[in-house]
Amino acid sequence: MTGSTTDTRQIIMNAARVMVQARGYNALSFREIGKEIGIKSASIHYHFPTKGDLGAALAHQYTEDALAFFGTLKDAALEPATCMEKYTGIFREALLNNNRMCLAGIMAAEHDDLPPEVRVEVDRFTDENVRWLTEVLAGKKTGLSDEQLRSQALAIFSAIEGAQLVARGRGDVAVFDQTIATYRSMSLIP
Amino acid sequence: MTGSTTDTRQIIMNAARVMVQARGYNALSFREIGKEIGIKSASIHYHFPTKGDLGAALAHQYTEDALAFFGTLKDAALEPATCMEKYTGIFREALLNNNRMCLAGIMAAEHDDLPPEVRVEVDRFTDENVRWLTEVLAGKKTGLSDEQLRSQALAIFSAIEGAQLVARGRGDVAVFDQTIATYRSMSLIP
DNA sequence: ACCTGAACACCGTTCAAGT
DNA sequence: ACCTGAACACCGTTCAAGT
Repeated sequence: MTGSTTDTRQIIMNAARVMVQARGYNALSFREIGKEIGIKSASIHYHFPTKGDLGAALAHQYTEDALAFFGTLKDAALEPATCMEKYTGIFREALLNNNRMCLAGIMAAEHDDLPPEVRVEVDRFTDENVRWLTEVLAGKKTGLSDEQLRSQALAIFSAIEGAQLVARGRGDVAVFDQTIATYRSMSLIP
Repeated sequence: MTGSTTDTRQIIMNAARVMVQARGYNALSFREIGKEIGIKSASIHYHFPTKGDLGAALAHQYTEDALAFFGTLKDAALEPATCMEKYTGIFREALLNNNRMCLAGIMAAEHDDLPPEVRVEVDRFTDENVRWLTEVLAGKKTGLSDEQLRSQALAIFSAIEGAQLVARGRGDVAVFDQTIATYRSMSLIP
């Protein structure tokens, strides 16, 4: 058990996640969170001693959520193309929801400025995504080697992150849709 | 004339560009620049009234440099595949050079936190890159419509930015090379 | 023309003190 | 167990003052 979904710790994390997805880890402010949820910034340090602890908890929970989503797709036993449509759909949703970015994507951009404990969680998100994409690709029975499948999975993940990053700059989901469609027409994405 | 390459204004910009490419716009600090180049932070405001002015000047010069590079490639009248190799080479160089990122890519991630004058310059970088990539693709005489060429150019730019973002997270240029090779094998990049 | 010190309201962090 | 006020060294910005 990790506690009720409305305990202070989770309320802090919810406010913080929104801030990071909109403006990045560096723009995350304890004082701003405090003002938003009606608590003093010093109190947040009781739940998360440092900003790095909060960032790491955020990235960790984000990956856990992704893994849970991957699990539901696995259980549904969908074909690769349908799986990929649902996958790109999550990145699309983030853009629709106030032009937000993937938490790991925006943090990867700030990589060199991240405390080690945050960096480790961001890397885990990439690993788990690539691992899952590799499994989906393996379901296509193309006779490609594991190494080739992993390369393609990494390329797919990179391409989607890039599409989100650029589309976000334009503030236009249509740009994202157009780019994903192009990836698909080139068979980069099944 | 934009003045000598070693005047104070340019020295500030050089130090600032390195900081942004390594740690993002938010991590850019007037006081840190001051310490590095031996000047008081208040003095920097004489050259760049606000942080937004500095960021916009940085992005503007970055785009101008890119345009100059595009010009030399055009003059060399290379075939598309060779052009693209030189193009991806720039992004590769940034990673080799202290794991840095494309200035526009890292700033795009912080998009919502950027002053309007900076945002405008970051968008211009994307526009000019897509415009140039469209021209290169047009040189292939594939009979695709202008609209289709532009879509592919946007997809190429997005995919390369994403490859750089993810490879940077791993701190491994080999990851970038592998992903670009995959893009090429799928004919996303000529 | 270019630089500076001092002040302002911000920031994360610490810590003794409250309940 | 959880929260707070006050202090610390940071930040961008402003401005009167120096050369």
